[in-house]
Amino acid sequence: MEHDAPGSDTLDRAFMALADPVRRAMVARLSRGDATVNELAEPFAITKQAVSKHIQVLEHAGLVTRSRDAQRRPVHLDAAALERLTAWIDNYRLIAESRFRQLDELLGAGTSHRQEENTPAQKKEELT
Amino acid sequence: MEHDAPGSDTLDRAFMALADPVRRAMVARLSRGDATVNELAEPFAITKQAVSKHIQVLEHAGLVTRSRDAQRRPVHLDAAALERLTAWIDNYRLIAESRFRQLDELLGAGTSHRQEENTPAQKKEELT
DNA sequence: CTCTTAATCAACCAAACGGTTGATCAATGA
DNA sequence: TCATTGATCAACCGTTTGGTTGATTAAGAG
Repeated sequence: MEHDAPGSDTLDRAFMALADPVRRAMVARLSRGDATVNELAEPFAITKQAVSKHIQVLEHAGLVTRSRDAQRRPVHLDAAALERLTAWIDNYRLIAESRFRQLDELLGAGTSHRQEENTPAQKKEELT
Repeated sequence: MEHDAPGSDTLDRAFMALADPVRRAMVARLSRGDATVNELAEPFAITKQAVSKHIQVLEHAGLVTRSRDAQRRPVHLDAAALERLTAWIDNYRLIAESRFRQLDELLGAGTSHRQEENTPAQKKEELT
């Protein structure tokens, strides 16, 4: 037991993990089935060690898990983790869209209407 | 005109932008309405210049836009950009889930069943 | 015109990231 | 037992990131 305690910056690591095109390609590959480090390394012009690091990043972000099958350690994509990401994004996207709709309706055929207005009263304190 | 040509690594920048907790908090704030740099800076213990940089990152990622209202430059969240992100994630999540369902059904009450198997024949070449 | 306010530009710095090479561990197969 | 294969650990390096301070531009307000 060392780290992995968060409950906090788990989103940080997940978004960070997907920020790299190599890691995204790995996720794309893994969506079609588990794969070993060597299999994942194959499409790229980088060393196996670099691939190993990338997988560790994905694992640390909770996006993939690893099991053991003889001397091979297949990597498995965790779809639920992906869902947590979309949940975060969709949450704020829907807030923004609903507010847009709300205001669009408020001044149905009215004034020239430029973008949004600060919705004055609403909850505070969010921080992720 | 200098860069911003992509059409390519637009996802890179978007995920990268959301990888930072400060930037995510800004997105959360902006989901409730446009805000200026100073307003966005208020909740954080960092300089206004740092905030300005963060906003530039979000802007460069296509997640926010900026207009001009006198000497104030309000930042506006682009919900459509958020949707593009969830679209990417959901795509691969659904692939993974559908494959899982498919295999789960294949061996209805069968063998001990450990995780997935490489679905042998399927499209290749994805990269992002 | 001058002063204040909002925001950016520019140079710099410590820390983290992506990558490399080289050595090591773990499980098989001869 | 020993050599091989799959994968990780460890140290190092160049580039990028997040942050700072200091100077500068842009638009009102006095």
